[in-house]
This record gives sequence, C-alpha cells and structure tokens, in this order.
Amino acid sequence: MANFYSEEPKHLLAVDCVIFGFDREQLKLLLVKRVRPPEKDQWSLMGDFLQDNENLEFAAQRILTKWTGLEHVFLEQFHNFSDINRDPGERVLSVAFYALIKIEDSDKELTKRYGAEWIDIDKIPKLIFDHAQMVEMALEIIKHKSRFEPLGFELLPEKFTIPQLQKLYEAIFQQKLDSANFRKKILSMKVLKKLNEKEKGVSKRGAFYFQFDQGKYKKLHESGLLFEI
Amino acid sequence: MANFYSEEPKHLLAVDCVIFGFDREQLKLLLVKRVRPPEKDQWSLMGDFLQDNENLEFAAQRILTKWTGLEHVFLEQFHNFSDINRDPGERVLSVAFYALIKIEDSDKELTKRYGAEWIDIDKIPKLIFDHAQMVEMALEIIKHKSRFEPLGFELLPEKFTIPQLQKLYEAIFQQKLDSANFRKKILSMKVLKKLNEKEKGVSKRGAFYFQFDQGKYKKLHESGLLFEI
DNA sequence: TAAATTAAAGGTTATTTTTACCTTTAATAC
DNA sequence: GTATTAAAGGTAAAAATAACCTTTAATTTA
Repeated sequence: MANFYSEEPKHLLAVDCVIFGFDREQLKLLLVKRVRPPEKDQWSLMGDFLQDNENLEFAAQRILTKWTGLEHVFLEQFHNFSDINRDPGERVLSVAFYALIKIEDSDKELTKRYGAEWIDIDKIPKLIFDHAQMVEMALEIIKHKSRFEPLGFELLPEKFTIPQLQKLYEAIFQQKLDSANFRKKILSMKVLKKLNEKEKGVSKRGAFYFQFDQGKYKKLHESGLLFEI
Repeated sequence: MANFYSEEPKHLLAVDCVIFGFDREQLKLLLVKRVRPPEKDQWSLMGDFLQDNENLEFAAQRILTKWTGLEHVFLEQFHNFSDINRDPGERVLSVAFYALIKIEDSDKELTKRYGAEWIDIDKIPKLIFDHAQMVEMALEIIKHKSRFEPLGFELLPEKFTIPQLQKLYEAIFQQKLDSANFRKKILSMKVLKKLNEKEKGVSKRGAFYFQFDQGKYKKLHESGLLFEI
C-alpha cells in the first residue's frame, strides 16, 4: 500500500472494555489489577492495543474472549478518550466499548486464572487513568439505551422469568418497579416466548420461563420502533 | 515522556465531521470536493488528521472553524470507522463527529472560498470512502437524540418562532406534526422564553419569537430528565 | 393431610398523557 | 371594510400509565 499520508503523525490506540454482567441480584463489572507499569497493581478495565491487522470491533472481541472465553458477545463502542496526558506512560488514545455478557456462560476458570473479578457496580474501587469516567459513561448509556432497545436480554440466561427480568431492570435503573405493570408492559411488546416450564426453588409458586424472540423483535423494529420500558 | 509502549503499533487517525445546518426549510449538510488523492475531486465530509498536540474534540473544532469560521460549535463524536481498507490510500482510522450549526452565523465567504457547499440531506451525492455510512449513522443519531435532548436549538438562530421550530423537527423526523399539539408540548417543557416581538413577512398574523433558555433546561435536566418530543 | 404462607399472575380503576380536531385571534391583502 | 391566512388557544375522545386489589399455584408448617 502506498504511503499517501507519510507526513501525518501516528498514535497509539488502546481498546478498553467496560464488561457488564448480572448475577440475578446486582449489576457487576469485570475488573482486573493491572499487570504492568505505569500504575501496576491498580484496578483497571480490560484493555489492549489495537493491532495493524484488526479493526476496533475485532480487538474488543479479542479482549473479551481472552478474559471470558466467550465468542459472540454484545459489544458496542461508545466513546473515545483522547486527552493528551490521560495515560501517564505515553500518549495513548482509548476507544471505550461496553459489553453485556451472561456471566454463567463465561469461563470462570479463565477469568480466575487472569485474576479478574466481578464487582458490584456500587462497590467499584478506584480505577487507573480515566477508567472511572469510562464506567460512569457506560452506565449512563446502558441506562438510557435499555429503555429503548432490548439490551437486557444480553445479560440474562437464554431462559429467564419475568421477575428475574424485572430485577435486572431495577438494577439498571436503580429503582423499584411495580411488578404487575412491568409484566403487562413487557408482555405487550410481544417479544417474549413463554416456555412450558417453571423455575424451581426460588418462589413457592414458581415463575414461568420465557425466551427473548429476536426474530419478532427485528420485525417490530423494522416496522417502526416499538420496544420501550 | 518515557516510552512505555514502544513495542505497540501506531495508527493514522482522521477526524471527520458531519456538519448539519437548517435553512428554515430543509436539513442540510456541508460537503466539499476532496482536494488530494486518493479519490481527488469526489464529494467528501470535512476532515483532517489528529495531531500530537490536540485531543479529538480540539481537532474537530479546528476543522469546523476552518470551514465555517465558527468557534463554539455543538460537536459530538459518535463512532469510529476502523476497517483496515476503508481508505484506499493507507490504513487510517476515522473518528466521526457530528456538528450542529446555525448557518446564518457561519462565514459564508470562507465556506465559499474553500469550495464547500450546503446540500439538502435528500440530495446527498456519492461520497468517498465510508462517508455515506457516517452520514447515515449521524442522521439516525440526531433523529433519536433530538427527541430527548434540546439539540434542535443548535440549528436555529437565537430568536425563532414556534412554527420555525416545528419545521425543523419535521425535517429531522421526516414527518408532519400537529401544530397545536407541538406548541403545547414544547411550551409545557418550560424551556422557552417568549419575546415581545413578532416575525414579519412570513405569515399575516406573525408569530412571536422565542429563545431557548439554557439555564432553565439545565435545572430541569438535573432534577431528573424532562425534555421529550 | 390440612392450613398457612408466599410470590406469581391476572384484573380493576383513577389519573395522566396523547391525539385529533375545532374556535378564536391578529395581522395582511384585496 | 371584508376576506384570507396562519398563529394561538381550547376541547373532548382515546390511549397509556400508575396504583392497587384479587386470585392462583405452589411450598412450608402445623
């Protein structure tokens, strides 16, 4: 490939991932203690440098697979952090992604081996660089976005009950919801498929399992948006 | 500054701006014919390479000032385009911004001198690289975002009438709105200040001018969001 | 084994918001 | 001075939301 732009400066580009999970009670983030200087041993998001042979989405997926073993994760870039001194080591721009994963599908062995930990979003420790800002922004974004897009399902197992789904939204929005009204609303959107199977052991009566119907959602979405909580 | 990451690859980073304006009738984009190869003389967004001494926001503002003369423009990064071959010249990642400007405040002399043109969004010509994709995404984003944030005011003069504001939203959403209901809704948000002055020459009766009250909006926004169209 | 307990699931009603119009008003044009 | 037009304000039906109540299906306890 020719050098069309040889006079222009080049930059180090990092990809950092805010990885969200939900353990049936609380929203959690996957964090790790940084293994190299600067700020070695401080809590950090998962990140790496963009390589020449990959685009940003590929790099983010590569990072996610490294730490969780998962291959097809919901991932979205949301902001670039480009202040000149944001990394005390050297100038590095960071492209921040957020990821929504089903904790129980992830490779806990792998996560543990690398020393990563799932931490409640209201117990996040001090983070390196501008990572706290990344987390805050990612939280704002999923809070807003999950009102209009079916993000929630990315955090739950394939089969989930309506009370489980409600707990998730309560964790995201940080507020209690009326269970009867929540049920009505979510069912009125016609994107859930009821299974003939009940959850055991949690409540006496047991709640029916449901599945998110991606196909139905796509149809609705194409015929003018619909999903709203 | 030490070289902490000397083994990592560096990348060319462009900043491209989707610049929106509104001429009282139609949403418009500022476009220009590219002055250098590859794809010289093809229509393009305004862009430049990120320099070492600036962050992304600074670079975007620099580009905007160059083409419009305006200094404090509404600007927001919205997506990175990073496919390895997106630029046929050399690998360049692009950080795309959208800008909302008041056309009448811009330096038309400057715009003209550089050969830039305001083009209706439904008459956009073929664009270089992935710029069409950038425009499409920016449009989607302002369409969604202007429902929940007072973006519209960035595109109108300081003083505007409610029918003017309505026309703008009709251009953004690409649909007619009921004028009585639109008026009620926008006034119910209590972020407009009515001026004791009427628009002349457009309609017989003349419509009162209003101003957007940034202060009131901020107060409302902080006490839980409010703005919604 | 029957009664008590609990959360799921469904139902009801009042309130608020939205939508679709209709009426009045203030200016200009004829 | 009357007709015309769009601005501005008003109204009523319909839809959506929110608050709360009842029934149901299971488990636990007596």
